[in-house]
Amino acid sequence: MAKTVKLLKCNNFFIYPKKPFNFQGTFFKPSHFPSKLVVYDNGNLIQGIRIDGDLFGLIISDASTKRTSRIRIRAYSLSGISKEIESKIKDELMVRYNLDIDISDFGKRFKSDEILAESLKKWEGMRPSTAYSLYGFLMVATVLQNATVGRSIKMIDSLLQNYGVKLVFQGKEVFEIWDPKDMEKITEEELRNLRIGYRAKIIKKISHAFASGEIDEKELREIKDKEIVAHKLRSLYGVGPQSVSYILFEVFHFYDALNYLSPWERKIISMLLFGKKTVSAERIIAFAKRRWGQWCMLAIHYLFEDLFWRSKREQIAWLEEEIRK
DNA sequence: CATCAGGGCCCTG
DNA sequence: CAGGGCCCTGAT
Repeated sequence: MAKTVKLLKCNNFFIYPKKPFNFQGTFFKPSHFPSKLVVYDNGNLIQGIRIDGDLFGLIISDASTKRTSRIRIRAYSLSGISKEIESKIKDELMVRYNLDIDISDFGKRFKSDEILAESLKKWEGMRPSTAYSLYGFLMVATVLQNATVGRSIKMIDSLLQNYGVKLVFQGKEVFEIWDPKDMEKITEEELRNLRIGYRAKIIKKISHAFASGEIDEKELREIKDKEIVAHKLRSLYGVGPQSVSYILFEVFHFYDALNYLSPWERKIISMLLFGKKTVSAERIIAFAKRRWGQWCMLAIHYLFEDLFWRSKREQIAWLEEEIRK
């Protein structure tokens, strides 16, 4: 079963994101499917991270003051961390959570937009973000395919139990995804025994692409052309338009990554924009592009996440229908 | 009990 | 470009 690593040494430091900044909205996305890779506990975001092959446990919390946006990082390790590692962790979080980007233009531009104004007021400073590495995100996207949420959770959990690392620190427990190289010696047969079906082949192939260096997250992040990134991602076996659209937005933070809407999201957004579930994806996309231009997906994201936040407090019957368990 | 679609994607024709 | 097949599950 999963290797367990206890991380006893703690280092404290801060990250300063650009303003406007919204901690909750950026670090916790209620619409996302839950996995043991991330724990949201009492305002703290708990996750693991792998830097140069070493594992760290992170407790991330809001430490903003009236004047300053600030994030506290408590980094747990085996034997303490150097300044160099500290700065690598900072850089990686800056990138994953999109913290060094100024998104004030979006807020200024649409604060009076009838559709957006309310969610903008609540969530201004929220960014598209991911707790995962690109590889981790792809693994999650793979188990999401053609399965109910319940089954997806079972699949990722059993993968983590077998190949992940359990990080234990500060009384918390969270998993970090395996290294792509670890998959090289696992057979497809063995993966299939975890009841992940045809996805075994996908995991093998994507892992190999990362292990061999054929695909590299850092390189992709340098590319500013969305279509080139999309094309490169699509060249991976088992990665189609749905996975790419999530990744372009959440991992690479292209605010206009809106070319594809899955059926369940289409219904929800249709309801949000037009008050009925029946509007086609093409019409929704055209509408959003015309209204919000280069921020079209970001705008949808604000509406979508705001809705899911509301649904945590109050029953929204029509939404419950669309969220498959 | 059987059937079916699911928070996709590949492959074929 | 449409449509069948893929693994397995839980819902019907």
